[in-house]
Amino acid sequence: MDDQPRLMHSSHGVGMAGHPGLAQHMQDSTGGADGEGRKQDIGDILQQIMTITDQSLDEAQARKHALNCHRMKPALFNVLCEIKEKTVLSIRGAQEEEPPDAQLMRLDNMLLAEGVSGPEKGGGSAAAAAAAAAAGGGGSDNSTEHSDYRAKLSQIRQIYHTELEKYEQACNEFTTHVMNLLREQSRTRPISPKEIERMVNIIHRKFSTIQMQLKQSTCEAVMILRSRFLDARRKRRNFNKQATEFLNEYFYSHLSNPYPSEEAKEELAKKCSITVSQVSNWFGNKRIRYKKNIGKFQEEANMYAARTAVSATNVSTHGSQANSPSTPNSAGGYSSPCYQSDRRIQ
DNA sequence: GTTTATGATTCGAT
DNA sequence: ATCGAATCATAAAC
Repeated sequence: MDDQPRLMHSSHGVGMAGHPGLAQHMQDSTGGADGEGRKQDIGDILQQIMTITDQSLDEAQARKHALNCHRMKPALFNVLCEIKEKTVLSIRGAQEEEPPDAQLMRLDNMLLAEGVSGPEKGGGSAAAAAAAAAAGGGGSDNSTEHSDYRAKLSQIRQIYHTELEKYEQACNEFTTHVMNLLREQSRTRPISPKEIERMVNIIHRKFSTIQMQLKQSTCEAVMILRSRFLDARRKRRNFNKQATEFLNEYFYSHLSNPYPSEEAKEELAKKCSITVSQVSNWFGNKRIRYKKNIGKFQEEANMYAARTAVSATNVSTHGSQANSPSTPNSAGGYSSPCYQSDRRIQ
């Protein structure tokens, strides 16, 4: 049980480690019975502590300078840095070098694809180009919608770039400020260049999360704009009369098998100034609607059958078969193209 | 304003 | 991937 006093003593020693002088005083004075002298010592020490705050800035600066010029300073600094490196920072070091954020990459890719973050006006937006292609040559009317889209996109683009620049500038300013501060402090505190670099990284990461928010909201804005534009594209425009005639011509002259091949679709698309998928849509709609109500299309069918017959006759008089359909439904006849259930459309 | 026509989209089947 | 079918959404006709 004689361990107890020693333990207590040692614990006191630790507790006073920061003020060895004070501990010394207290220990010394426990031996003597002079309470007055002890009071006096404590008073002195308190006085000293209080006067520290009264030191002028110049005095502190001078002390700092003196400390800096001390011959042991570099060695001491290195040792402190090493200790610091080995303790706190090594723990944090393990979490660094995280892989590039997947979401950030996606946002970047999208912004690039939409022409928001890419080169200025150059090739224009890929989306706009695609949309223009999809809208087809059928309508010269959609040019206003298109320019509207482009105007809105460039507006978004402008806001994005100004904001991005602002953040970048703020980031740089802040980084410089912190670096200067740390460099200054590294004269009196163990701050290694590596640590400053680390701090800069942390700042950059913080700012990049802000930038990511900007990118996120920009992406949202583009998506909204795009969905609106897509909706606008959904606004149906009838094909022009000639295009419809070309399509009907093919349909009724291939009534037994109204399924144009890919090549035929391409040719029709070219002739009608529409896309291949529009041709496919048209045939899909036509087949189902014809099938649903053959009676309604009878007149139309007769008309195109007659026309085909006439053109076939014309062609035959010229001794050429170039324009002849591969599977003429009513070759040479005026008979109404009766639809039969054993044909492809059922 | 209602109805019809028509191009586009979606969904399940093949 | 392409088709039929149902459906949507809008243009055009009434």
